[in-house]
Amino acid sequence: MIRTHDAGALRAEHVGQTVTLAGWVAKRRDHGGVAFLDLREASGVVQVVVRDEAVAHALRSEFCIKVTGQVSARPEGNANPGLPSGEIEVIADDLEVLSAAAPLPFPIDDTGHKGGDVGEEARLKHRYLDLRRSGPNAALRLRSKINKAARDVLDSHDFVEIETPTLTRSTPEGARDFLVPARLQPGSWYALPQSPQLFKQLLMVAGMERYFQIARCYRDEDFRADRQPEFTQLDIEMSFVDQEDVIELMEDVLAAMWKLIDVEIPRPLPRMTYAEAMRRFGSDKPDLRMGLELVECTDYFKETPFRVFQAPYVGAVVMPGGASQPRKKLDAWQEWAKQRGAKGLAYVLVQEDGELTGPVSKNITDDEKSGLAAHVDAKPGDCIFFAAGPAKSSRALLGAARLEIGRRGELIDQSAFAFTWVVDAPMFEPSSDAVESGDVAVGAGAWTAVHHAFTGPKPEFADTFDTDPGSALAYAYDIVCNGNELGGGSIRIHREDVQKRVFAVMGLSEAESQEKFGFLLDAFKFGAPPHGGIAVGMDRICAILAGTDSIRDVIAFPKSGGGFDPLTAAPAPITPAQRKEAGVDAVIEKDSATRP
RNA sequence: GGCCCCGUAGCGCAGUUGGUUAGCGCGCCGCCCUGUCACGGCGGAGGCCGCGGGUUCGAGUCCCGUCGGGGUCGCCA
Repeated sequence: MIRTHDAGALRAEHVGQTVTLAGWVAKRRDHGGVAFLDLREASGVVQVVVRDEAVAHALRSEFCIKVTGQVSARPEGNANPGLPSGEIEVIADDLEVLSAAAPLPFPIDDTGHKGGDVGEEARLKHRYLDLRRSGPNAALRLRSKINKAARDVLDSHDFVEIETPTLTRSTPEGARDFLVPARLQPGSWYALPQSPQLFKQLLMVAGMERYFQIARCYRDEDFRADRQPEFTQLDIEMSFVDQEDVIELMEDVLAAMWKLIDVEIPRPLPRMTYAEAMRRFGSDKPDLRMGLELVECTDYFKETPFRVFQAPYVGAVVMPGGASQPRKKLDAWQEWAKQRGAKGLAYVLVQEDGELTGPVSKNITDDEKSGLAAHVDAKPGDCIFFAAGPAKSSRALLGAARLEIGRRGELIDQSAFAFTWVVDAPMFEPSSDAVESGDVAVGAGAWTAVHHAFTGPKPEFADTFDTDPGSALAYAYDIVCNGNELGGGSIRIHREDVQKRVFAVMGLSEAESQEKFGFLLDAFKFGAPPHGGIAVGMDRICAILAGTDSIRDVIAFPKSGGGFDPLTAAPAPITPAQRKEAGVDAVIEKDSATRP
């Protein structure tokens, strides 16, 4: 090693020792005759005193330097209590510039308040500099610890870490695949895996019994703040287990992860059914850091003369203090609702004297008015928002309104971690609900899998799921934290006959299912063990633990919108020669063309 | 793909009802400074106001288009 000591680890006990340090010039305070350097490296920061003006004067921010000198106690009154090494300083005898630095595109030293925050575009373009900053640097180090925590727990449970292919056949999980041309078979393409789903099930057939992988997954979908084209899942699969085993294991893993930030998560984690989550929160990933549950009003308005409320579902959510909103704000809510595809957001204002006002109040009966505030638990001064129509979309609107109310009113406890399992999701939903176009639907049937096609039915629906798909519940579980779906899993189908029946419900013909997943169906013919598992999104988990809103902050080299990497400028055009060699433009003969 | 917001110096921002020379902070460069830690002082450089078109006597400012970024809905098992 070039250095003998870690700069950030030096303390009073080292006084008198001669040390050699290596790191970066975080800051230079040159007084002419004596200069102070903050030397920064992985372990922290220490102050270096340079008395040779010629040496100090030439130094600039972020020069990479090597310093040899004696650790000495700072003069009386000059200690810096804000610095762990603030009791001491290193008097430089010898200073060597290992590498000079050009003027920086943005400030790296983030102690103090110089200028504003740096924009993400600039940071990502020079991500290697961004990562020198304490925040981004710490985020990646935390991520490493989170990975280790997961590995340690899984190792203690005798799990086997196994890598699966990234050049593979597309797995039918609904998203668009990234495709890679196969040079040796022009016209044929690999797909990057959306997840290792099929492989991990094959590993169960292979008798591995307990598999995990920190797996990169790829989905070619449009971007969101919380989405990247490539992302990382902690992927787990176990044989001979039921739902309780998987949940218990996952709670072990989560507990170890959260322990890293000194949070003890309550075990066992609470659970609710999918139906309950939708009913109370209008979401399959409820944020339980706040109350404001949705209130069912369908029965309450059963006899209402108000046409809008003569609907299969009427529900409400209360905005505390919302009655004093100016008209303009209430109109803004209408716009907000319209942006989400709703007609609007009906509301009633509960005035301080208890009188109900607002457009809706004129349309409902006196009886309905008199009991309304009590029914929805609204206090004087509150605003009651209503949605009426099909249950699913109305609840979704109210659920979104609930979150928006929470955000605007700062009703969410930012320091809380509110976990819940959401269980008993329906196995199928009508295809029309899920997708309009056939390009991402698995199969062409009237029903599509809510989870994915390999999720088993709960045992009590084993006989009836194909005759009555609408009421069948899946043997599946999602883990939710603070309104984020961290991940989910299920007990899988392990029998060929059951898998075929599921495919049939989804409208996948024998020939199609054989074409797409023949290898899985074949595998199930050879004594496949009952198995199940879970996969959780590591990017989101790391972001939550790092206390950031964006998963980009916990990814070393993230992509920006449109899948563009500002650092390497990928994706980039290829040369005609590469095109030709890759076989991108190979023409396929008609009869050998297969369905996607 | 729809809608909303943002593009002004290396970074973060301001810029009036359209008005002549486009500012501020930090950074950068030079000089000075022997106890600072958001060091300080003096001086200086740095801008085709994202790009293209239009309106106007005159556009950073208004209009249209386009590119880039961010958000959101669709989409994302």
